[in-house]
Amino acid sequence: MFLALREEVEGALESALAALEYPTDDLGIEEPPEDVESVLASSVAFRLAGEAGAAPPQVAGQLADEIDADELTYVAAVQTQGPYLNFLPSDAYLAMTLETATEADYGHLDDREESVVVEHTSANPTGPVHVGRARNPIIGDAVASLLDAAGYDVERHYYVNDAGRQIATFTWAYETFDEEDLEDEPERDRTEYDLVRYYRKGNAFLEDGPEEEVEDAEAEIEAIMQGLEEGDEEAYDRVSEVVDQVLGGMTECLARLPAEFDEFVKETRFMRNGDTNELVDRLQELDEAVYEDDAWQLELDDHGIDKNLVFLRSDGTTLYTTRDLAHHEWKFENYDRAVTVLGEDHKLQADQLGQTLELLGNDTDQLENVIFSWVNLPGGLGMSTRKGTGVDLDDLLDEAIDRAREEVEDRLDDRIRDDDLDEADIERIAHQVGIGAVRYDIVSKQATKAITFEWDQALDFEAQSAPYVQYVHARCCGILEEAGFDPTEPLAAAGQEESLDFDAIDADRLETPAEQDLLETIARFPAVIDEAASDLEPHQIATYTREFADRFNGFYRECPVLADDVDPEVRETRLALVAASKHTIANALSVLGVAAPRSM
RNA sequence: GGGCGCGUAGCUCAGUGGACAGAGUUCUUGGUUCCGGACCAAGAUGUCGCGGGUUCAAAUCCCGUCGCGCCCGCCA
Repeated sequence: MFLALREEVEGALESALAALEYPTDDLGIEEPPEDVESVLASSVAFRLAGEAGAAPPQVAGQLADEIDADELTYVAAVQTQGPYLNFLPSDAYLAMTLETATEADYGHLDDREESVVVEHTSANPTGPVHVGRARNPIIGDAVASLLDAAGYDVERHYYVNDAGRQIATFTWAYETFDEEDLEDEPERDRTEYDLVRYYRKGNAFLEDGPEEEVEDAEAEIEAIMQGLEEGDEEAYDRVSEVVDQVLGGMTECLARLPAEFDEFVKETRFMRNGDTNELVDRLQELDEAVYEDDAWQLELDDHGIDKNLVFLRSDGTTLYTTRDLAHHEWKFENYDRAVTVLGEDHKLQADQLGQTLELLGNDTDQLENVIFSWVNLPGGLGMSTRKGTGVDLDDLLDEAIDRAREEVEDRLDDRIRDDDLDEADIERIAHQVGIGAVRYDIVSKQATKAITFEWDQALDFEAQSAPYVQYVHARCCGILEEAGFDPTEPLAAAGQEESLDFDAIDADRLETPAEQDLLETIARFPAVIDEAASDLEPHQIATYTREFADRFNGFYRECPVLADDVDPEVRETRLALVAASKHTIANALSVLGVAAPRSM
């Protein structure tokens, strides 16, 4: 509803400016500070002062007089406060917000009939997912959900590097060493923990092993890569045996978040179908192509990138980026937009990729990157699969769930609500809260900011954390349940024993500032989705959930819903407000990938 | 050395041209006859890294500078 209000205000302001013969190119629309009564404001009078030969407050006055609020649906009045124009919401605005927000999919914008492929994580299938990588699936999944909520047709892809040197090395190591050659037991009973030991062993051997044997090993690795390049089925099968097993384990880990994918796209696919070879031919035709040091390269200096992009090694094999070019052209053929979530260490590669795609004649406007900074351990330590340093995501999630379970059990005795949580409830809540806290901690921060990972901070259940927001959802559910609804079903669903009496619901009855603030905050939700989606910044949703929770708690404190002395029509209207709140917060949490518990 | 990103309260972070720069955390105090106390209320801390500039208006834009991170491989 906020979007409709904004449109109406823009229209009204534009005609007022035109009527007074002022320029209409910049309306100066902004959201007012919290203590101002209006829901939308304009600072346009500042810019007009010179031209009008009058002080900004007077210009604002002229404009306010020119706009007839009676002709507007969502605006009750236009007031000035110094140089600012303030637009106050009408009862109709609040009433319509209340009505639309009681729909279960509130906040989901209209279908844009535009497809987007969101590629995220795409971690090399070499071993367990560690916390350094966890930012990718968490942000990526949220970006995908956000675009979905914003009305795009979204597919989530994991691009599998199954053709690089690392994988050839892994394959060689897996085939060469035996269980008894390995020094350590697997850290966990799952394939990637088992197999990563071969990878680490292989890398250590290549570094410190006897010179002759290392040479033999490197020849074997080279042979695997050549085989893949030639589309040799045997090489593919050998590599797949490692890749599929490790990837299977990693997928199980990611599913715990949960981060799930519509498709795992293997890069060998673009070698086997000939796309990569064809692409190499086209690259060689470019003016920027040079053959230097026995390798084919692209000189991108004239395009602002001073590092050459090597696309064909001297041994005739392709590189990651070469295959990724074919991959992206495939994306462009099949989707309207392509969004890639990647770490800042891939920035240069991404720039080269984009520039080269442009040279190949693609429209790169449809390609966008979400780049996030690395997660470090305290003390500046990095995380590495090859070296085996870092915190495994599985361990983080286990720890989070354990701490959440302790928390639930500690709180069991002094619960006010008498709803007898059983073992299954405790386990459910421990998972929802524990994993939710981890995700929220990561998704609520701007992707470009570096993070130092600290247990206590990530797993703080109070403060600006997932549980704080989840608690609001549980409170909503508690009230609705008390009133006879099944909070797990949409409020309008046929299965509900009770139903909201829409005749008795009237936004006019929401008289207190707390109720109106809450409703105005609910009204902004679709606009927040719209804005966050166009910026590809899911943390804006997290910021909104916190603000929303504050407003709801204010309402909860001031306005009883089910108390005996509440007028029945007020009760019904407040109940609708709670229902709207429940859908708003549930849908916001869903975008973030954080569970919305019905009790906790 | 070059490119990119970041620098806001003791700490973790919002805010990226407009209304007095905001939350949480921490500390103290108070709050449940009443829908859920993982909650709420009250109390305060800032050279927005630093220096210039543009503007009626700068944490926000521009230039310079310092600090931190990432990248600068025929790895991914």
